[in-house]
Amino acid sequence: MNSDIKEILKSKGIKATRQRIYLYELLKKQEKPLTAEDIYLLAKKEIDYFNLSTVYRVLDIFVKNNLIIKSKLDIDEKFYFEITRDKHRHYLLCISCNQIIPLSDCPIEKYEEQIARETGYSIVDHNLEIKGICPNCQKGYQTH
Amino acid sequence: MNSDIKEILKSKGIKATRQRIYLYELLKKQEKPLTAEDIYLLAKKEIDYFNLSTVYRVLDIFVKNNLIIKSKLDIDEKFYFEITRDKHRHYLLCISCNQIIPLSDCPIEKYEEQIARETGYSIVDHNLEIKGICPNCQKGYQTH
DNA sequence: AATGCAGATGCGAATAGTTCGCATCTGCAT
DNA sequence: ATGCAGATGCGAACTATTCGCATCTGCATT
Repeated sequence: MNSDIKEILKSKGIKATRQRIYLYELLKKQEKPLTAEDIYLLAKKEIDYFNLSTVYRVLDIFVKNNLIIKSKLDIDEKFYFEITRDKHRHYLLCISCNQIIPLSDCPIEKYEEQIARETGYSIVDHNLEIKGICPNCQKGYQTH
Repeated sequence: MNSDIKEILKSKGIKATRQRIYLYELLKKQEKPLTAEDIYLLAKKEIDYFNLSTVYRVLDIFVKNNLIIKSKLDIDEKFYFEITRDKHRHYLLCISCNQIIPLSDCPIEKYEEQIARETGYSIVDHNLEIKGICPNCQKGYQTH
């Protein structure tokens, strides 16, 4: 499977270095988006040759080659990265503890068609986040 | 109307300084969200005593008092600010020229109820952006 | 297997947006 | 008109991200 990743990288014309292979595997495992720093710290924990600039550069290349998606979440001012999936995902964010949970479907495909018709835009993408307070933090709010 | 704004500020316990009154009026006029720097430059054009730190501080206070909304748009890494309206708004963004146009309705209120039921979250807010290429930029893409 | 080199990495410094510290100034209650 | 809590101006600090440059490495070629 390590060689699968090598093949994926090579097929995109990306040189398969240790760092890139490791980062691609790491991102593939995640269930939610991570920041560059999260990724750096995870990588560093196992392998000590990682450098933060390199993480940023590798992420940038992966984004340009559609291997991963870069986005912002309304909880802070950082960029988040996640592997590109067949079906895109949206997230539910807890504004109290910053928990991030993936939602199972996307309710706005029809809406996009309507907007395209009304505005003449050619729709490329969209971004949806739902913010709330998770059951656990709701308890916290009540008891203090 | 200037005094209306003074009253609004005072009713929230916010001291009605020149800068705050001016910024609140300025934000009230806008049809789309602006960055702190946009706001600073607009203000500076008319009045020369404005300071960027003050703009940030005033915006912060307005946000804390629900007079304005702070958000990020998927076109760059800056924060955007807009006046709080009775009915919230979403935007259609052109990924080529960064045009921002307001959309007239919100398609996901029902979806929120469903998510609340499924996850136990108490939903507080949401964030939706549609990204595309405006009719004008579509032409540009064809001809070059 | 050894070699050469384009491109990748590591490191520190630079940058951009935003926030903070502190001295000075100002709204507004008295 | 006066005093003072809180607001502003200014520059410095901070954080996430990017850049410049010297060194290193994947990999095509021999």
